[in-house]
Amino acid sequence: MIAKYNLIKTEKNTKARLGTVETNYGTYETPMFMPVGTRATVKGVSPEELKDVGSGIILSNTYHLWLRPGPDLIERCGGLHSFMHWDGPILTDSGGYQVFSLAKNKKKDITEEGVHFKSHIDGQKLFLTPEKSIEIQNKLDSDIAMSFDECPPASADYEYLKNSVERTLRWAKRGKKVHSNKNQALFGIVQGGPIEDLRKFSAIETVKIGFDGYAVGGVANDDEDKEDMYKAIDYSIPYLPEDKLRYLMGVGEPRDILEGVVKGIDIFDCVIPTRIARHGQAFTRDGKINLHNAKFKEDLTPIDNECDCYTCKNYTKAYIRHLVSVEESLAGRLLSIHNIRFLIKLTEEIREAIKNDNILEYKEQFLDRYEKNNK
RNA sequence: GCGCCCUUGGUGAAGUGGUUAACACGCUAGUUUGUGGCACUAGUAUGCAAGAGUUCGAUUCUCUUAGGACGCC
Repeated sequence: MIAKYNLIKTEKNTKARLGTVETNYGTYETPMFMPVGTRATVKGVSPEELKDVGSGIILSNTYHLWLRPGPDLIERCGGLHSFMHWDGPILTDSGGYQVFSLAKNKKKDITEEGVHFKSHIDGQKLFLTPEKSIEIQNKLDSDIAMSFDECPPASADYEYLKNSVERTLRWAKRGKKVHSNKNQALFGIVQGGPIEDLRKFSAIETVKIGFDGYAVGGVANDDEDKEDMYKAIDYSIPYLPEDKLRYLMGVGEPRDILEGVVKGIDIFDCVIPTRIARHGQAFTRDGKINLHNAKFKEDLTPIDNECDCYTCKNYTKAYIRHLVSVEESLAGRLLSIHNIRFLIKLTEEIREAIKNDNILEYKEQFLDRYEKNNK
């Protein structure tokens, strides 16, 4: 079967939605945060630990797995779930974003047929097309595959964005045509930058093609203004069907997740919890903290008193700061566990607030405290 | 005892008679949004062993003292 969305309710005062996703690997509630496991692993965190923090769907990456170890090997190993020992659902990104981010400031050649660019590993010439991306994702056997899209920079002008939106639509059609995995859903991606008519056009035309779910893409790129991101969501959502999952790609930070939920987004993914963990930082109810800071040298309290994760139940800031200082890999692992738990707990509370029709109060209360110390 | 060389920040060190003493590490702080696997950005010596002298001006030249390396008796 294909991953299926069920809308349970829409919050009374906003567009926030409570729902479930049924997959071959279990049924999960939305809104949901998906940890990122680019190379068939959420960096530093084992599948058992992911389960413990309440992870549902995780994200992995077509581009990276294409290069290493290769889709054929993963297929021979029984597909991505079996290969990485993760028995929950998996969404694979199409590689469209990597073309944008890896080849940033480098030579890349976007043609109608596909994208020519160079491997970040050995520099060999690569050619990725919509068909190739879908074929790889079919072999990986993820539960949700993403269409191969073009992800333009935030600074792109109207003409560029318009052409890009149209090309992404043609690529979406080509991808859908070759998609052949009967257990895999295929999602379309809405583009169009912060421009209302482009977002509207992109959303309507993508829905016309007909996908199992829809993503709002091209946000949270580089120096994109937060307001532009919120506009992009607002301009896209009204044209997406109620009965399909809505995915905001690459987001994010607690504030952006809350904003997204209120605007009608169901699922999110972001590298932030694991990346900042590897760089020594942690989410807390009172904002982000940097465990590098000398002030934690003798702090015997947990990262977050109110957190129920393994890290907070067993370790002090003093100890984690020490691990961060001496660059022990356990630091990244403990912080990743905590940071992922933090965002997942946030979505748990968001669901509760939607049930109680008080998401706006919850959001305000959360952000008041979270942002009190910064800005 | 004699000869010769050396002494620059928390560390390893570069360097010059004259604007802000290079660089690296460390330390301090910040950044990170569909992850190029541990990154990036910024700050960090009012002082060049101590004292005296030469000079318009010395960390850079001279002398004395202290500490250290090496060689010889």
